[in-house]
Amino acid sequence: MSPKLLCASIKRCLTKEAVNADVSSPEDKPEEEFTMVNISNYTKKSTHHGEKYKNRMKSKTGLKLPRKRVSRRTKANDRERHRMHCLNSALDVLRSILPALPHDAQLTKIETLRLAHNYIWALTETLRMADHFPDYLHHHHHEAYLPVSQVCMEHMRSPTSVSSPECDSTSTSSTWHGNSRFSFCILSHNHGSMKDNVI
DNA sequence: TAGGCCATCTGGTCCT
DNA sequence: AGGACCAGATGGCCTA
Repeated sequence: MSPKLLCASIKRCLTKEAVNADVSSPEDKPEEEFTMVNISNYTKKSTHHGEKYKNRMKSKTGLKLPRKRVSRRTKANDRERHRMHCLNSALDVLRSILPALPHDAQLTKIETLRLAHNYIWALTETLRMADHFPDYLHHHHHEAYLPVSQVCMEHMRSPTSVSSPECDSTSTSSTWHGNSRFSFCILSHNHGSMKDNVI
């Protein structure tokens, strides 16, 4: 998945058409009509969270609510649900273009954002190093200790084949910190300031 | 069983 | 007025 596609996906999510695409529009009834809420369309998405919200409004208030208000709230809930699904889709796209963590479950949302931040920073460093030392990569290609730029180059070449968290830190300049779920690639070789940029 | 993560609902606020 | 966005609350699932 290319960054272009990521942008397109986000843009799509930002359009009104997308937001309203699958929003149901229950008929508005006159204000004076009241109803006990049966929020059945809360469950229209097939998630494991479905059933529990079925009668939430009813049980919370125990009162009859104006049907028009219920309709507005229901539509707002649909939009909000759709908005969050959009957000999650964008996160999935983001996950797909980040280096995969080996033998690990899907990144959580916060992990995804942090890794993306670090990854972008590392790639930026790569470009900066390439600009400043154009010959360096060529001459030092086979050294055991690789500069951050080269590690990033490796990542760029094969985004899905990253060193394991338990990887020998002497073989590359990548350091994996903490347990596997928090094994963000902290590229720190020769760059003390680098950690300042890691969330 | 506690804590982390998540999806969903909800009401408030801002914007068009 | 209605939609988008946000943050708080709630409750289910999963794992250590």
